[in-house]
Amino acid sequence: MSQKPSLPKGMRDFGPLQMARRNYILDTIKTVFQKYGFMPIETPAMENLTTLTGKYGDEGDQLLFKVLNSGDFLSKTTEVDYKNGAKQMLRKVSEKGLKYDLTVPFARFVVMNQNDITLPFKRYQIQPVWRADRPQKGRYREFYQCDADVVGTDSLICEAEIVMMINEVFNILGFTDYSIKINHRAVLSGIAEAIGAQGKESDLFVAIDKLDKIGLDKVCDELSNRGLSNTSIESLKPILSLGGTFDQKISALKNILTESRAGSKGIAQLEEVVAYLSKLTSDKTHIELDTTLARGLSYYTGTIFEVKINNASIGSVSGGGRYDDLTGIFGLPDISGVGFSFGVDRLYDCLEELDLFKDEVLTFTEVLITHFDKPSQEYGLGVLAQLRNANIKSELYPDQAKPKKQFGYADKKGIPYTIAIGSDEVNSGQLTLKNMETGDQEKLTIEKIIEKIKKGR
RNA sequence: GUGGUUGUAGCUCAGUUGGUUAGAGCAUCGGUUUGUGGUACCGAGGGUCGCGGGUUCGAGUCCCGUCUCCCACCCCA
Repeated sequence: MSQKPSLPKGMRDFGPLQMARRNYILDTIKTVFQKYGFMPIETPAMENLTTLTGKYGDEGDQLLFKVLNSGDFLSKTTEVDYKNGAKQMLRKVSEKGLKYDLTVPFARFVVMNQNDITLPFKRYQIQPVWRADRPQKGRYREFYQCDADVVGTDSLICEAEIVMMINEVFNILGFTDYSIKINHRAVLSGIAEAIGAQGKESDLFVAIDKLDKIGLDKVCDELSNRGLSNTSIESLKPILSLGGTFDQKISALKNILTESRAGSKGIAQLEEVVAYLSKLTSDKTHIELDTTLARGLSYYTGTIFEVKINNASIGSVSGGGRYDDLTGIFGLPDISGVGFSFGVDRLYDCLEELDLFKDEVLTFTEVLITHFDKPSQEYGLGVLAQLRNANIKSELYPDQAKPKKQFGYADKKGIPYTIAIGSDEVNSGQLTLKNMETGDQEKLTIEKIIEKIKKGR
């Protein structure tokens, strides 16, 4: 009665090689987060649906994985509920869901633990999240986010530090051609004001965000379809075509948005972020002002970030921004936060595409003990203990098997050394150490072997 | 959620206008080699041809449905 096993749509297994690589990415991110003073927290896989729904817009609610109530989930429903349709029925049969991102659960955490945390609170969080999206390139139904957020301060130094952390992580990972795009929600509002598109903000933002993908003409077509006037579109064109350096774009925008209070405030904040950045580093090559960047509109209110690897096919690998009232929906108003997230799965895909993984990440066991009979195997256990006491990753072949099999095991597993033990070795205490790469072998005491292996790594 | 595409051994893929028992390479296992792996040679195992239905004397091949993979849109890491 066996059946062919399979995985749910959009879910993946990770083998040892993939795990080694993923851990390498995760470890560099963790190290950097900690270096900047962030502390780890975790929240559960599931949250109450009331916590999750309504935070990401209608699109987001659709992508939530809902969890069926335990037991007889139909017991509290009636035929009337059934006739009222899915939305009505859902509330009766499901009260939990898998988390969709790390930010909303974090907001919930802050509110529930407000008496135990000191503000400003800097936390990082590395956990899987789930979205019932249709899988495609760089998009999975289960994926890891690595968030770092600061809540409880308005300081734009936090924004500058986010840019620093992104640069630091990317440097270690080996990315060189990437852009940290930055924009400000108030600049977007200012643009809407300046071109007379008030009331049409979200139509405007959603369309201009596609500029780099579909080009100016198509963006204008879409704007026109979404009901923006021709005069608005015409006055928008020069804004979308802004070029030059960060400073040049800023001064051009200042002229355009001079009438708009929001716009001026946004520009001033972006300037402040860059001023802080200048004090932290001399390297500002990757930061780029992008007035068309309009992501995460449902809750960002200040600065917006997005990071793209330019020479990889995947798009955005990191994003974030400031939200002035993160915890307001859970009853704790006026707490400002700013944060961002790395998408590990996408970083993985980019590193693979650009061939930036180093080969040596997959050496686990350093020594395998092989043996030729029962007494030598048992003698090997003592040797094994000594190796492990010396902190050498080691294992003993567990079965009594032909040498071919034992050495083949070491070979396939990429184990660099073997220690062969037979009656000669048991009698003399001189063990046969073999270098699996060169094939050289020599007889040494266990003390000498330990010394040699430690020296060689 | 909308549209397109794909599916044959663990992996990469052949498979003729529909015609006996569905093949290859790699991988796995065994042997040549009972104190030595990688290379070589010999051999073996492994398939409900994604799943369900239909057409046909006969379907891996044609038709319908469904699931999955991948891709685009929407949106997003």
